[in-house]
Amino acid sequence: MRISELSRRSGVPTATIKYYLREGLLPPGRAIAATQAEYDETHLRRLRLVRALIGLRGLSVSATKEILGAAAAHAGERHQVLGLVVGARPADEDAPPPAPAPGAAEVDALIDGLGWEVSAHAPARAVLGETLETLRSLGEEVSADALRGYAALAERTAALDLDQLDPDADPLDQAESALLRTILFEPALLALRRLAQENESARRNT
Amino acid sequence: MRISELSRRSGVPTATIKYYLREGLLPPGRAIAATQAEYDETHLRRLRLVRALIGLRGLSVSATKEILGAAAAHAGERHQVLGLVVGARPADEDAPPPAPAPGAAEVDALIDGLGWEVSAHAPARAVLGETLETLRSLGEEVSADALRGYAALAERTAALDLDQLDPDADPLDQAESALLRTILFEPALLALRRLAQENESARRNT
DNA sequence: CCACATTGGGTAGTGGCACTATCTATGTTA
DNA sequence: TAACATAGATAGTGCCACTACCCAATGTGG
Repeated sequence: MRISELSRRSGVPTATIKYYLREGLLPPGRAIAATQAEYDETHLRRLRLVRALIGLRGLSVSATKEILGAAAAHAGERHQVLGLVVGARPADEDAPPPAPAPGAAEVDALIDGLGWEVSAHAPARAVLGETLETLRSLGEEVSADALRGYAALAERTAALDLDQLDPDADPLDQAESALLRTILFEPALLALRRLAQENESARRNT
Repeated sequence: MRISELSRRSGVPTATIKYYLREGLLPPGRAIAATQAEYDETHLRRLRLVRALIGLRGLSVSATKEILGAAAAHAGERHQVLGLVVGARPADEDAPPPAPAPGAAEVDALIDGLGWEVSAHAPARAVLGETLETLRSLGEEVSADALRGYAALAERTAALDLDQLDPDADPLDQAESALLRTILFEPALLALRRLAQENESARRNT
């Protein structure tokens, strides 16, 4: 199909599709001639995926590009992919000094205590540490106990996530599926929590 | 204290503080004279809070304003506050036609099935519906079973959230605390999930 | 009491981002 | 062959979160 059909079927203006092509979010079509290129269903799917990540999940164009790149590059090592997607850094094997991240000690203690096996440079560690520090600075201490409670629930959430992957799919599809279900599902998880909070609050206050 | 001290203690440039004042994110200081105003600790705290919502959680200035406004307005009805903070709409009592939201039926069925008591116009409903629809359109079906699983975990997360509120605090403080722990803690919850996924994935793929 | 830095308040400018519009030299199609 | 579509490139737009500057009015050290 040509670009206009891609646009019509996806609802994305051709100017925007060209922009995504320039930014490398979408692989170029098969060039037929100097002013003609052919796109297929994979382009359409990719375009819908990009739109979902940007529009629904609210990622920036550059973050979207990094994530899609990471998914393709690490298709063989699925559990690596999942760790990458927050900060989406290739995790420079030889990182600079561990960087004196705030709250890192607390996070390390939690992860150690749980016996979790996660890479030392997972961006999620820093996110967690910063959040806890910030909450503390605002007078909202999250106790180690509560934190362990949240971690236990996260563990079960993760198990549910992985249960839904098709073990027979090929590694690349599986990586993309994991990525979608991890990142795109995040707003849904937060929404469920909000709904559950409202319900629980109503229940407790009769 | 004057604006320069507020700036020094918070690390936020005075120009930015003035901008927040203009935008209504920060209440004006007590006017001493035509060119002098006095700020206190509550301003400092509010400023730190605003920075956390914008910088850490990634909210826009306008969303931050709406949320802080909602918290103050509904201090008396805590469980209402929690429902508002996603879309942060005052939920026009008489909304327009329910709006034919995509995936609404599925969400309604889920909530009914769980026996949850949540308002019909909670923005989280729409978020959940759209996410499920989008995932489906990308070939990633989330089964009703899996959804119930996630909901059950969200229920326990919400219980943990509410357990941490101080029932002796005054309603306004309690509302702000709930808001902080709901919104600011979101990145931490997602980070925990990422970490748990990495761990679980490593565990399963020995 | 006065030179001078500071302040509140306002307006205008900046840089980044995600598009969007336009142009040109080709191609395709009726 | 004339109307229309396309690739590729460049420039422009609108929004947002600041940021810089200006002014008149203070406050303040000498």
